[in-house]
Amino acid sequence: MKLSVKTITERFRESGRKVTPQRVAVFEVLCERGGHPTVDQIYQEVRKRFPMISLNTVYQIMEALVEMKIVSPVSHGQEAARYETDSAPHHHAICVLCKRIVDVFDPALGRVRPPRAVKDRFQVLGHRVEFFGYCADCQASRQPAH
Amino acid sequence: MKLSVKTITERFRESGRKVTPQRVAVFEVLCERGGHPTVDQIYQEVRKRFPMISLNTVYQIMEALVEMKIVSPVSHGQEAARYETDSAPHHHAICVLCKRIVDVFDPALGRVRPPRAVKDRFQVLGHRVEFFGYCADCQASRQPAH
DNA sequence: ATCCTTAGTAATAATAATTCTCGTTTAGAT
DNA sequence: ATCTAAACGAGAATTATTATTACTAAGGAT
Repeated sequence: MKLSVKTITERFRESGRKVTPQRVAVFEVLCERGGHPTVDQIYQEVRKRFPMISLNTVYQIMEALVEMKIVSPVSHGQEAARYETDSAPHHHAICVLCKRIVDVFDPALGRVRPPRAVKDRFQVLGHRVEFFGYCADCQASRQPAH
Repeated sequence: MKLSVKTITERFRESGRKVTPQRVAVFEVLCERGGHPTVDQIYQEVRKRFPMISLNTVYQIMEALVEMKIVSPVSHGQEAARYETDSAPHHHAICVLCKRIVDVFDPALGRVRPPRAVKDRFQVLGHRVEFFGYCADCQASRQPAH
């Protein structure tokens, strides 16, 4: 279920936030480019339309979008934070070389349950399964692709 | 299987690395304290024995220990990197408030298998299951504990 | 349509984690 | 004991992120 620009303006209003062209532009970039971009990648793209926008503003917009549950942070290791637009629940496969993240949709992974010991000590909100290895491109070369 | 100081000196030599008192001290701290410390926590502890050691050196030693597969980085989100001494394969439960990491040993989680789509596109090295939620301490307060 | 409050923006500065540079020291081989 | 590459330490540099603040603009009330 992809959010349209029309929907996003409503979502901003519903959450008591103002609808600014910068926010719409960031949202459009997220939809158009898809994937799991870093803040800086989003910034570079938005800058083509808003040359004056500051990196800080992009950070703030991303924070708002996370609060509104329109995007989710998906960061790994000490890499820069990445974001993905929320959709169906899914998991990730991560290339340890080029850091590419591929979405994994598999109902079986959603059925993973925490063991008793965890349920006793944690109020579990959810879980995430991450597969790691070499993506097709990096397999060939054993060097980070692109 | 806990590595002794005797064993670690051998491991350093085997890998063609010098055995320095700083390296042994870092290793000792990791064993004694256990858990999932950040680089700075390790640094603060080692400093009690080596007041002159630099943070940079701790970073370098951690890098060497990772290469030697004696410790593993376990970082989440944009938090500082954390390390754990390698032992049996296990997974994690992470408190979203205080960032505490609890080891989860459950053979069932090791049997999680990647779906066909992933196997086709990735050379899968392994996987990790992370449960996230509120730990017992934070549940009570809804504030990060300690 | 205008005023007013509040929130958003952008520039700047600050902070935190990590990496780099380079001169000095030291472990381990000869 | 000497030599040399590796490791160390100090501090600077980088990178990602957050905080501060003055200015501007949006949206509701009038």
